[in-house]
Amino acid sequence: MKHKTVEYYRDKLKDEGYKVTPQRVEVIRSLIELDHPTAGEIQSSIEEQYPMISPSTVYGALELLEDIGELIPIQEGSETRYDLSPKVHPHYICEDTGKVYDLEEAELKEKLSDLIACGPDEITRVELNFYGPCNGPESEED
Amino acid sequence: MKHKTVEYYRDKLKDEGYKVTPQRVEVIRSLIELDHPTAGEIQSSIEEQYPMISPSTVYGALELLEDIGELIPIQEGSETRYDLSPKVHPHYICEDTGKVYDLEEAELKEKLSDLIACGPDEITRVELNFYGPCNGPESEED
DNA sequence: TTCTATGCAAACCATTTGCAGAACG
DNA sequence: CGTTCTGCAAATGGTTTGCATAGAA
Repeated sequence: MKHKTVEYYRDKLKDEGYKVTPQRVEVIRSLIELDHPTAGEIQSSIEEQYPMISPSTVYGALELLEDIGELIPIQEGSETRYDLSPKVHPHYICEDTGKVYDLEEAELKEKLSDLIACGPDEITRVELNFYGPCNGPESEED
Repeated sequence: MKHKTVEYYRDKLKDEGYKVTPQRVEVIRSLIELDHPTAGEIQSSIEEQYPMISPSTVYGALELLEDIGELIPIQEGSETRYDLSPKVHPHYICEDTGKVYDLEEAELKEKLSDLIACGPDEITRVELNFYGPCNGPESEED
C-alpha cells in the first residue's frame, strides 16, 4: 500500500485554499508512518518531537483531510482509526487488538469465498454498509 | 424483514441458562418494534410504560443478545444502533438521519453494480469490514 | 495586515463500572 | 435460598466547542 508524499498533501491543501501549517504537516506525516492510527496515537507521535499539539488541532486536521477526500475514517470499537487513502477498500480488523489490515483484491476474493463456503472459522463478523442520502435506496421513509 | 417472536427469545435465554427478567423482555420488545434503535431510544421507549430502567440494564441486555448471536450492532456515527438478526446482511445508512435500511439481495446487487459502473450519485461511502483474530488474513503482525 | 488555525480548558455524551439491594429459578 | 440481575451514581474516554492568541499568506 504505497502512500503519496507529504509534498502531494501540501500542494493539495494549498490548491484547496487551506493553509499549510506545521501541525497539519505533522499529522499527515504521522498518518503516513503510523499504520491506521487513532487520533490519540497521532497526537502522541507528534508530541515526541513537538512540545504540545492539542486534540482539537489533530481532529481539525483529520476532518480537513476527510473533506478533501484524502482520508477514510474506520470506526474500531469506541475509537476511530484513519486510513490515508482516497479510495474505498475492504478491511480486515482484528477483534483483539483493533489492528486494521487493508485487503487487496485477491484477499477479498478469498474472504468472500470463505464466507460463501460457510466455513469461516476465522471471520467472526462482517460489515457491509453503504452510506448516502435517505432517498437513495427505496425510501422506506418514516 | 420478519422478526422472531418474543417467545422465541424467552426460550433462547432460558436454554442458554440466562434469567428471563421483565427488563430483558422489554428490551427485546423494543428491538422488535423500533427499527434499528439506539440504546437510548430503547430506554425511552420502555420508560413510557415502566417507571425507570437504567442504562446499565439496557446495555447489559443488549450485550447478552449479542453474545447469544441474536443481535448485530451497527455503529452509526458516535452511537450504536441494534439489529435484531442472527445473520449478517448489508445495510444502507442515511448520512443525514442515521436511519438504517436492511438491504435485500436484489438491492445489494443494484448497489454493487452502481459502484462498478462508477456512477454512484447516491452512495457517498462504502464500508466492507471483516472481523476476526489477527492470524486470520496474512499475519502482518506488529 | 487579515483571515484562518492553534491551544487551552471545559463541556459533551454514549457507554462502562462498582456495589448494595431485589428478584428469578 | 443462592446466584444472578437491577438501579443508582459516578467515572470513563474519545471527541467537540468557545474563545483569546498566534501565525500563514
